Amino acid sequence: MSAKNSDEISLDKLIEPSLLLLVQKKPSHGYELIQNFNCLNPEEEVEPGTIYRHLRKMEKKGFLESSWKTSESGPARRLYNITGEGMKALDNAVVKIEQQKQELEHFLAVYREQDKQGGNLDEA
Amino acid sequence: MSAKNSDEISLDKLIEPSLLLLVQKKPSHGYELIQNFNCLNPEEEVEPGTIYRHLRKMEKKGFLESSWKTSESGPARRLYNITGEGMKALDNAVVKIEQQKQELEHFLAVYREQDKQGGNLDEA
DNA sequence: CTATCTAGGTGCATGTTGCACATAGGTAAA
DNA sequence: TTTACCTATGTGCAACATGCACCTAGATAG
Repeated sequence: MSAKNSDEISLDKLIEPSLLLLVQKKPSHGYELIQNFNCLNPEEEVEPGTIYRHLRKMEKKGFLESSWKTSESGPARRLYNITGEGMKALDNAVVKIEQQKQELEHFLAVYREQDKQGGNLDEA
Repeated sequence: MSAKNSDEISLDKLIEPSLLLLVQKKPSHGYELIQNFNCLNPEEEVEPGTIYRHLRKMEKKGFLESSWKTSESGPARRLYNITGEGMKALDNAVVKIEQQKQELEHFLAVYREQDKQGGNLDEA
């Protein structure tokens, strides 16, 4: 997360936590997760390729398990399930997210404090 | 920000916004900013090399200006000042940070909602 | 037969990071 | 003097992540 574009200060996107959360709610395949992710985080556009790669990565790490399912209509799907390790990872991620939320709040507090003092005089 | 370590779900570190904020407060050189950054964000350890590279990058983008200062003691320092563009960038970053804070809160809300329902039964 | 949607992926160029190392001025101790 | 350490700024390289474009392939609609 971070600044990928040329003149952008990038903050993170909750890709892996969101995927774990969605799969925990309901076992799903990648294509479905892409759509639900874009519904859950409408602000952040994420490439399909990125999602698929994260899913494979999390499977390698043991957070997800997958199996191929053929349905009546359409091509086969790789169905993901969350593992015990994955649930632990999600809980750990939640702790980090709470922590990061506090860091953001701390930053904003410092910013506003500083703004109050040396701040922009246009509003005077 | 993102997952750099092998089994870590990385959220961002407010490197560039923090540097802009610190330089806005007081024109500084890199080494000083590294220490103040680690004081401002004690949770996040950041490599000196990373800080220096962000400073040069932000200078290229026009958010900072630098000039060499020799002092009575020690080697020369590159002193950074924030520009008008840099202040705009900081304000934009603040908007994004507020937005991201809301995304984190939204994620946490969904997580807790889901936990309440299908959640872990250990606590029952 | 062609276009389109679903579904899952890969190749390559680019950008970012961690780690180690290089350079260099100054200071204090052995 | 030589050694060691602190200040101060950076680079080289390997590893990793992403955006963009592209590929495969089943099914379905025209």
